[in-house]
Amino acid sequence: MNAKAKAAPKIEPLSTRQQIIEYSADMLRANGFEGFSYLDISRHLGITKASVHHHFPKKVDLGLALCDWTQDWFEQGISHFDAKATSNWNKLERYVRAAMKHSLNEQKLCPISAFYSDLNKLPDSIKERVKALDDYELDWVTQVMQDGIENNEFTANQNPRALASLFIFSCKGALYYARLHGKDLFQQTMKQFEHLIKP
Amino acid sequence: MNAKAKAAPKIEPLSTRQQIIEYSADMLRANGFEGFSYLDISRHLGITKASVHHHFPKKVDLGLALCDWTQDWFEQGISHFDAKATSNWNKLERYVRAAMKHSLNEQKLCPISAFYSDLNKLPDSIKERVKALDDYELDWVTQVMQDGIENNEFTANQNPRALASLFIFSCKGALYYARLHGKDLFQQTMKQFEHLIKP
DNA sequence: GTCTATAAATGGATAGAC
DNA sequence: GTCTATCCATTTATAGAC
Repeated sequence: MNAKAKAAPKIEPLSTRQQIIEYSADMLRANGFEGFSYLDISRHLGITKASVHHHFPKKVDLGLALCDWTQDWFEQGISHFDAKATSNWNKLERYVRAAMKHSLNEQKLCPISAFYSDLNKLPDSIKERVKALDDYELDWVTQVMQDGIENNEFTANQNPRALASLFIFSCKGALYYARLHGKDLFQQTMKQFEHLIKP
Repeated sequence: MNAKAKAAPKIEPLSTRQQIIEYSADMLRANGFEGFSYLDISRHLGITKASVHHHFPKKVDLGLALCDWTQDWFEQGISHFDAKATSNWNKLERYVRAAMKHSLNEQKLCPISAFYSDLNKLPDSIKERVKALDDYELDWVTQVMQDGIENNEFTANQNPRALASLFIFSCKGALYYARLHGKDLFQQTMKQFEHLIKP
């Protein structure tokens, strides 16, 4: 019995547009936005570059679609954590577990961090979206920290927002390092964070 | 009276080779290793691409020179912190202040993090050097944490290495974010870290 | 929606003259 | 050490046929 089998989903083949987005998201998380090209995409899908341009005339169009994709991905994750978690700490645990599953094991970054690889070369329209995605994430973690402090789950007298940024930076930094130094550092760092904020 | 005026240094003009390295280091810290080209360098120095290739035949040669440059930069910083610091916490403070001066104010990354922007595209010879640079930094911070714990400067029962990675990730993550979100987040995050590890 | 063809710029690299 | 000239692959992008 699989919990995901609820709605007996029809498996429809992905549209070309969707396939482009999925593959681009993979490449983005591995190499950054400047780290893959229309040629890469065309080869992967077995179509020509011109066909890729039909779906996304300029690369910035593809970039903005990737921002939308990232936002969906995030919102889904977060609403799932909120619905299922048994405590505020458990929300963070689920966040960390998702990072491990989707990024650590695949040696990739989270899609937001991935945009940071080429930050200075991104068009302003994408930079703005990245900033908004950051804020969305930071707001959510801040709320978890604040609730956790009020609940006495976490040690008192902390700044929830600074605690949230500390948590996010540690988590993402550890994903960066894991690509060269392996997974252990990620897990030890997260464990250390837990040890520091739990009374 | 300037403390740096000790040896009355002759100001010799930098060799072309050295100018290439300095400019490349700047570009590396702004855009990553794939984010600048021999054309950029040649334009900046007013010479041709071919001349740049004379000094560094392949880009990997330039990359390895940048690793050497980074190592010197690091060793100098760290030996300075060790010599001048008045406590283990003060060593970390000096490290953070150096990060602010050299990176935060210039909207750039530290040179090690900068290599991470293109990590998957780097030649193996450079990846190895980056890993060694990471380890050098992590070892130093770990030692500071361990000494600080033994001195009761920091709270007891912590894992010095995990504490060190938490500190480094927070610091570098905050530099990443500062490029989009401004300096405040950096300073609040560092302050929060201090609050967490001091008894 | 997909293709062929093509454009103009860039990126890394080399040969050989001065 | 620097230059001119050149090479070839890649990158983003467009025009127009099917």
